[in-house]
Amino acid sequence: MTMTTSAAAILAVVRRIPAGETRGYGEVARLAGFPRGARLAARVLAENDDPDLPWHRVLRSDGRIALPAGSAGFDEQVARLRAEGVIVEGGRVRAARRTRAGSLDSERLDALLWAPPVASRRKR
DNA sequence: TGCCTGACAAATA
DNA sequence: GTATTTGCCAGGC
Repeated sequence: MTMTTSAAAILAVVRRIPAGETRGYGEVARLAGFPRGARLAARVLAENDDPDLPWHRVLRSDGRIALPAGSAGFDEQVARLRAEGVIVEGGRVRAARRTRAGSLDSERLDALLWAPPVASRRKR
């Protein structure tokens, strides 16, 4: 199989997500070194084969479950999140400290912890 | 080699 | 609040 370095970087970032917290695909990708690799992160998680990987902590930027409601993956993700204390309501995640784009506090903390190559915010 | 697709993000209407 | 469009990366055909 093709284990690319980008995939490894993304997996490493996902593994670093603290229990009880959630992150967005875009954020994970950015921390892995891919400012525009949100879809790449999604692909990596879809192809992942590690049971220890906290893939359920990765959500969309809206804070919603990326998988289709009713799917096995969706149900499993919701169950895991709830097991960690995350409140899930109708496919939406209500994390106590959901890192949203805009709150630089947690983002700065991550930068200090992982020292990502993000020096400036994206301009888009 | 080139186009399409995908567990996406962000802006716009 | 939802629907649409554009951009990014990697894999499949």
